[in-house]
Amino acid sequence: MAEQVDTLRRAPLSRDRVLRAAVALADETGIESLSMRNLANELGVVPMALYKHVANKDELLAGMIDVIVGEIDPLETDADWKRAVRRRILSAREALLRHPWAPLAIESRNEATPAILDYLNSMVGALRGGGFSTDLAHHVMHAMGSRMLGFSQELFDPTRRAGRSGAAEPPPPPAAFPAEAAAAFPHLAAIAGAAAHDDESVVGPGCDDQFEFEFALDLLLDGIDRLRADGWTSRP
Amino acid sequence: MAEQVDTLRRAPLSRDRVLRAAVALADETGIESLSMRNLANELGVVPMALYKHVANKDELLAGMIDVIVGEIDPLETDADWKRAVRRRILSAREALLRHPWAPLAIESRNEATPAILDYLNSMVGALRGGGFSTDLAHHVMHAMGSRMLGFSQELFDPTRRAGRSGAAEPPPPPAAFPAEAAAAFPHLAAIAGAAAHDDESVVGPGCDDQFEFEFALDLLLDGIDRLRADGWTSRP
DNA sequence: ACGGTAGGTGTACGGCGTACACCTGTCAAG
DNA sequence: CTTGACAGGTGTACGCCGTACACCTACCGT
Repeated sequence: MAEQVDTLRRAPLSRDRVLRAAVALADETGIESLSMRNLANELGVVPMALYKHVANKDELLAGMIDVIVGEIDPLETDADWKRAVRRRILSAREALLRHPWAPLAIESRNEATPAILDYLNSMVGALRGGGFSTDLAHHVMHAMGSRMLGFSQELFDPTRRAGRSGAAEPPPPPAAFPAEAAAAFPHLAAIAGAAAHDDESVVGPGCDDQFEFEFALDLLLDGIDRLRADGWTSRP
Repeated sequence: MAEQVDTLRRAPLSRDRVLRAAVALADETGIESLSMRNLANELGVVPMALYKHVANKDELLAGMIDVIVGEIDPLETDADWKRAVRRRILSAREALLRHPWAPLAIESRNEATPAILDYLNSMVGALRGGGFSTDLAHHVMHAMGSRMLGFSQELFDPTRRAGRSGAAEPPPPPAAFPAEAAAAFPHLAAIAGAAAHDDESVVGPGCDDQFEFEFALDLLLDGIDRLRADGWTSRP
């Protein structure tokens, strides 16, 4: 009878509920500890029940990615191409910052999901509408690369990646440059912060990731705009 | 006795031999099917024997990455910064093209390996030597992002990724744009090839990845050079 | 002669994705 | 009102994974 109550009380599963629960679980505990068993447990269900709603784990991941891509603001059509593209890319970045596991999940798939293709397609459309030739638009898409999807690399600041939104974030407080490494890689140390002016803690304030992202984005957009304005036509 | 012969005949294991075998195996069968068991089997050894030479699988992966990074040509010191950086990045790209699993392996680690830090450190050194301020060098490193390590994104051309250097490469021949997708994503289809002029095979010649990589690289390097020449100092 | 040690072995455990047979509640057709 | 198909949750089981731990063995310096 208790079983009946449990069964009845719990909202019925659905593909959508499975995907949302998976995204939430990955946000909380990191993608590497998202298993079919954990997810099923979270939903109060037996692992195999999930397979009635997703074909396998790979398809689950694809669905999760599409949930995130769905959070990206649609393209504005009234503004000029540069403004519209810039805003949309920053919106994509915001979406991905909410789900730190997403970049890796996207990159480790070998097939783009429909939602991603749709996103990229509309981006090309914005470029074409802004006067870009098919060829130039093509090269621009490659040049923007993953930046188009809102993520740059955080090579220096390898926090995050896992999620763990919970309690203590700074157990390895800045942790990035442990002073022995500073000696071995002086240029990186200099870059990692104001450094050196204080021989106690070598670690500076780290980087302003948002600034770095926009710096690179604008560098690319300005260079791209120059090509377009110069009437770039074919491989020079 | 046969066991003795086997034991004696086989070259003794070493960390180096383990790492090289792992790289070779990943090249051949793809990183996702590289397991401690497979690798041990390849070396004619029992799985646990590997743990006398690498601490665990994560450290194995780190070692494999360092093997690849070690294949990158050293930085030339005589040439001007732009030329030196460009050549080195293209050398990094060549190294990574030989090991298609490497980008994902690098990105999925949460700590950079010493060899990668060394590589990046020397790259910053080249910039500083070329007259870049610490700040500008910092931003430039972020702007170059993963391109610094020689890989761009192959979002449109999701072949590779696995390796399988063996026999038939074109079982899914071009496979990229299956004509139904072309209707849904017309801009991408236009970009993916000459397209449309022939209603039979929608797929064009695909992209020249090397050209795309250098296009983006030079776009960035030129933009960066302009900033440097303009005496870029701080956040504008 | 002998103890230490480096390096290969065997067994075992817990976790993973998922194939497959099964049960159960719902609902439309007869 | 019966029936039977079907959607959806269950239970068991298999083969793979990384790796802890105890062991054995050949070699080496003393």
